[in-house]
Amino acid sequence: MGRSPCCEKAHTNKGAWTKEEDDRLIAYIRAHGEGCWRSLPKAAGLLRCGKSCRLRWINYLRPDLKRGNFTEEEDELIIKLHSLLGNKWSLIAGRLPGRTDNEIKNYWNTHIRRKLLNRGIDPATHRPVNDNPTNHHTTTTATATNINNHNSTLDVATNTTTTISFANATPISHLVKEEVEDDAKHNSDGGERRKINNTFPEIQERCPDLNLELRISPPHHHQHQNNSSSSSSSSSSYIQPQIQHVNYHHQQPLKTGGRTSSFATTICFACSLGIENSKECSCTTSLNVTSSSSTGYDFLGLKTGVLDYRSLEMK
DNA sequence: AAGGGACTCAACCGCCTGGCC
DNA sequence: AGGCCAGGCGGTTGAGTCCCT
Repeated sequence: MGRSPCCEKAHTNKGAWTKEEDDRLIAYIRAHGEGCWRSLPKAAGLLRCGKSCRLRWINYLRPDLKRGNFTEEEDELIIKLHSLLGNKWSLIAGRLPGRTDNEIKNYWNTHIRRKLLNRGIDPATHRPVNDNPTNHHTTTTATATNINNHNSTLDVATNTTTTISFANATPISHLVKEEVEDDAKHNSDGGERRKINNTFPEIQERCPDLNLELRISPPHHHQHQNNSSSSSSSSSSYIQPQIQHVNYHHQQPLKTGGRTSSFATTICFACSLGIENSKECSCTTSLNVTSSSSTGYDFLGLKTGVLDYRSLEMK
């Protein structure tokens, strides 16, 4: 049956945009706002496809775009997010204010891929390029004493910290398949934390300057927050110094599966990492209690009932 | 100076998703 | 329930630029 074309291709310009076209597009969007891209070209007097207008606006003309080179902090954040989310460029872009998915995608393909390869890490899997699963298993068992630096901890329901070790670079989907050890065996704090044995210390030896750990915690409430500074079990004291060097202060809409979520638009990046009410938080409205604390929370924009790592499986 | 390979990044393409009717 | 549509996404392309020989 076929889909109707998004525009009349015979009468549209293609290729690089001219200054005049840019000006027309900017003027139109300033006057009428974004939206209805299909009809925008005609209304704005542009011989362009609506998609092309949208792309030009989003990737180049938008006034809030950050120009210039990526910082080292942005590099590392992209690497971390990519190892979590895979090629979900729009989700990654949602965490980098002023950067577009296209820009990040290009930057990944041209810079970061090479950077990771130079570090001996496969950019697709975030594993060492000469990764050998059997070696991992052996090493893991043999170096259990160092486990706290590398393992992953999960417990959404009890509001504790989730640590995903990117140095280990085991795909998240694999983590859930790992055997979860008995709470009591590994915790002195009442068995609130579960640990997954997933340690590959040799990676750190090879890249001693590389710390790819990202810790994620469920939303904290004020009370909890206040106690966090003295509690080593809380994620807040750990995560805040890590993210302070990146400017997350302006509110960034979270997106889910290609659509801006009406739920998520009220949540800033800090909240998406579970540290709402921290000084990083820029939310103007409070979190939906049901969504955030009762049935789960929007982890990095991936709204889940629980922290379902299977939904984060890489391509 | 010129040729050509490597690199960058804006733009395009096809497909997917969710809303609407 | 199913089809259509608009918006959005990730992959790919290709023109322009840079760099090396």
